[in-house]
Amino acid sequence: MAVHVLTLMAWADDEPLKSEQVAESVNTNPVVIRRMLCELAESQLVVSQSGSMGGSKLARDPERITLLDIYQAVENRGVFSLHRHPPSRKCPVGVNIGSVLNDVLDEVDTAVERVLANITIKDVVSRLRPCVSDANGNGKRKQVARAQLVSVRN
Amino acid sequence: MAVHVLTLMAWADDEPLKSEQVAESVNTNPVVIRRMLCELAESQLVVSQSGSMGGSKLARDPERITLLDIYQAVENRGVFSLHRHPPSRKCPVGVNIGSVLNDVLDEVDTAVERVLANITIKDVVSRLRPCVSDANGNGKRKQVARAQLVSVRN
DNA sequence: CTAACTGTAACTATATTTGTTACAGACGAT
DNA sequence: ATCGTCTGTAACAAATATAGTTACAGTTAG
Repeated sequence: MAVHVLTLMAWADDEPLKSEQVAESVNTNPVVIRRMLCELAESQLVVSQSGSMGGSKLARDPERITLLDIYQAVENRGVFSLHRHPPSRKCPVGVNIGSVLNDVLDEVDTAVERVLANITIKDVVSRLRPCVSDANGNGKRKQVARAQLVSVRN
Repeated sequence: MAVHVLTLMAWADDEPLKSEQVAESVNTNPVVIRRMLCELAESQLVVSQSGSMGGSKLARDPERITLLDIYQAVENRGVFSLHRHPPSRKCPVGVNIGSVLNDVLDEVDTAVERVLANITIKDVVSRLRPCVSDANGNGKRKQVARAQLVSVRN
């Protein structure tokens, strides 16, 4: 969702967008968007203005905002996590598995971050453009495996 | 948890473990373990036996079981996912952001899988051993950033 | 046959995320 | 100045996903 939001702003060039406009594209509630915008603003990815004629826009050029920036702004946990309750302290494996797994988790997080750091909002916009210029919206882009559930909404 | 479970079995060498023993080390309910063992058995990572003197053990050598095998056995979704509800079809960004993001998600998943594919249960066991031989359990391993919440349990 | 296991269904509990309503405060326009 | 239109944020409800629990049928060694 956050990537979607920042992509909209890059698309809008430098015109501030209202949370309601963004919410309509994302298909959710404006407050959800505003909450997210607050986090993005704290990380200096967007700037928002209150009042009439207000709205939010990117704080800097789309090519200077990476998906890693966004990820770190809105996500505060790594991709995996440990046991809900810590394992038994009586078991030799249980006591120490945590620190071993944390090392693994760090490796995974680093790999994810390396990927995200190499994709900017500008990249997303340009990957988007071919689809958009495709008149009937039924282009040659490969069918994705990760099926998106069709809801009754929209 | 799944890695913990398979590590216990590698540790136990070839002796079958009961779900209750495993549950004690993991600090959870035996049924949670049995549920997970079913998934691991479907992926042929463990073999279980019913009846008295039953239990579960690894289906093959620890060095032939990677964390990717385990991940695929128990986790059926990638590390990130798209919007809960699909975006607006009226918005040029909303219509097409999904396929662009799916490409990104595939890149991320691939990176994660590459990391997991290179770590075996045998590796985990050997990374574990230095900690275990450390008498008072307070060794030189670096303090992990990812704090594990201390619960009242155990 | 019995005791000790697994497999599994059905349910409850807990945690996290998302959506909603409500409202105070900021700000431009008039 | 004050009015209409925004954001920021609190408080809460709904939805989702995961974990934990109870119960029991089916399997197997002795």
